[in-house]
Amino acid sequence: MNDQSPNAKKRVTVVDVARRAGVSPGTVSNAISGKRKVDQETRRRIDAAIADLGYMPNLAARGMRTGRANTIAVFSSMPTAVAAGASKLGFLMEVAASAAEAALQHNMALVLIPPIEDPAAVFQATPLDGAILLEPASNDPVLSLLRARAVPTVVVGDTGDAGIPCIRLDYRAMGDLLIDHLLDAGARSILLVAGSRARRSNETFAEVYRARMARAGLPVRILEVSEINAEAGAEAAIAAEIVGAVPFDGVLVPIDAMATGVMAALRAAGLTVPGDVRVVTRYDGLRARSESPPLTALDLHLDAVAKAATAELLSLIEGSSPVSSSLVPAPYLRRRGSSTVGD
Amino acid sequence: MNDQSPNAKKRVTVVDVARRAGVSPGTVSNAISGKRKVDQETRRRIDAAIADLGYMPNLAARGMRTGRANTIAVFSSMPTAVAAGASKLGFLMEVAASAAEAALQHNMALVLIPPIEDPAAVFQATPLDGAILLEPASNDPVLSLLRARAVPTVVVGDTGDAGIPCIRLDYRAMGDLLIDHLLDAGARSILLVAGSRARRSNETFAEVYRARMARAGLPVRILEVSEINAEAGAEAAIAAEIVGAVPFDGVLVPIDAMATGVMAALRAAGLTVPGDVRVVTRYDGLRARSESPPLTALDLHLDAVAKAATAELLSLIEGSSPVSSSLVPAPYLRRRGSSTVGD
DNA sequence: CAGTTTCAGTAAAACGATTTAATGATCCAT
DNA sequence: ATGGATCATTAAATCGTTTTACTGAAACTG
Repeated sequence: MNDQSPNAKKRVTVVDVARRAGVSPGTVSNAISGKRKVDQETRRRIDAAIADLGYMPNLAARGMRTGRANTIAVFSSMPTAVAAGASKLGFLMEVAASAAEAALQHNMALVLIPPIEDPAAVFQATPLDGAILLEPASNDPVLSLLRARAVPTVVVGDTGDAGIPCIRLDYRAMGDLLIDHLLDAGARSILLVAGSRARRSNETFAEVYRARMARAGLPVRILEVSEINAEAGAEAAIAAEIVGAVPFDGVLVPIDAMATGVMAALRAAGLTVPGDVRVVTRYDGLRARSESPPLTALDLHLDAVAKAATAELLSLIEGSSPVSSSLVPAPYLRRRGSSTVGD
Repeated sequence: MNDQSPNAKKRVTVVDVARRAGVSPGTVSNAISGKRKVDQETRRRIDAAIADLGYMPNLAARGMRTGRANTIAVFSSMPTAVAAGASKLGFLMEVAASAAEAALQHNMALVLIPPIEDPAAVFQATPLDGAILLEPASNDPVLSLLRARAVPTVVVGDTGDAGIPCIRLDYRAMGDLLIDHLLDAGARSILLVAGSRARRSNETFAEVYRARMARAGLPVRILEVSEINAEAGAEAAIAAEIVGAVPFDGVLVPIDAMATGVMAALRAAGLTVPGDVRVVTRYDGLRARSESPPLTALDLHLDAVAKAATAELLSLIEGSSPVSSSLVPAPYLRRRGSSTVGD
């Protein structure tokens, strides 16, 4: 419905251009795509004809013939509750924005797939050349879906599976950075509030946390919270912990939605932050920044991550290069009021 | 590239399904689309064949035949500097997220068009059934582009032109709310820091501001700042104003990137917020929330706006309903530290 | 019962590009 | 001058759907 008005003349096609330039449609196609050589002079005439007639290629027709859609998608795998609400603008959107820009530079469009119940529905709507998948869980249904349909996919995060192209997020470094900081800030009894779903980030954070606590001779206290209804779950868990006999003075809560819940529970109990308890989270998004005090968090350089993922995906689609294990900048600690008094 | 492996059998097509179900391709098409009646029993056989063969329609082929792409786009019209940087997650992303969700429920995909130099490039990449355009300027090039290509378009914001379907943002109400609040907070010498580009929001804010100041018998002081390099521009403008003889105690700065600049200038001059100066902005995004103190701003109900815009656009594409002038909830004031001490 | 409507289905014609195989030129080296 | 190469071009096939125009058969109608 892109072009014709009710009383419309027919769409301008490659045939019209060919006629006007005095060549065959095939030659026009070659001139446009540059796939074969066409004579200087001929090309000039074709360009003129295109300009005169205002020709615009029909992308659907091209796509049908070439099998390419010029489209990639960004999927979020997180359950709705985590990604939605006030921070619908989270991780997904930040990555999507940069990826869209990068994609457009290669004449590709980026379609946005927010968390939905039935990801398969996407294939009813739009053809895809490839997909970027954010932080899939262990047996992520979206990942299965993409593999089943043989859609070239780049994962952002970390999969156990080495067979899947991946822009690696260094969860270990993140954990170290945040725990170091909590210790520096004087915390000596540190809680980890972790998502219960099998997901690489959850596992690695727990691992690092255990190791660091062991090394420092501090107790390990992990609260597992379901990622569905993350905020309320975390709030309840912390509330219960406060009632318990053993006090704590630091909380590492990687998932920002849970951090909101943690802060609410602390406030409700009359505990001060960072006085009584220091709190740190992972993703420096809307939630982290709009807490009071704002939460210490990590700059994950998501724009660089997104660009790397896009580049990787495009080369994967072209089929050419095997895979460059692109390096992205290390996470950087953003100190904020939730864990520091000075600055 | 959606399906075939190197040693691949050919794609399963509607012809294969037809053969297996013992009918003609046309009937299969009718069964799938529901456009014509097909017998109960026949439909059953077709469904079975589809399931057995794992048939998935080729969307490019369908699109070529029907002229529909099942795709809509969200365009941001703002100059890069405003929408990019730390708040790439702004307005655009918030609207896009909700619109994507709404679109998918109608089997439409949403492609994301971040601000780019050459918006026309989009048409090299993907066909569009329609577009949502955010807050276009007066002679917005993107809007011209969309009209020239006869792409059904819904504007979010306000155009002078009544001929264009529009989800109206009530700039007047926004201005009133913010100015009321500044007055309530005791401000008596209020600056307006406004974008210089001809844009409905800029004009209306200025209009409301003038009217309110006149009514209250207060002086009108408008600083016009270019939207290119908004942050630094606003900072410089405020710095200059501070040096000037006439003090001020309130700033209305609708564009959030400029608000960041304003805050920086105030900080640099040693003025306290909200003690010496109250500051309010319009869009309650990342920037507003991560200032210190966080900025009083408006909840614009962008999710509702996005859903309304999507619905409007879809009906516009269907061609059926003329246009429902959908109503969106009124803006709501979010009081924060930049203008209030109590709460 | 002849005449009209429905009904369910079919065969074939689009849709608009790209790609394949074939065709003359033109050029080069023997 | 003959037999290749190389070059620019073309005619025709092709991609996988949807849609159009037709067709019998069955079901009404009066």
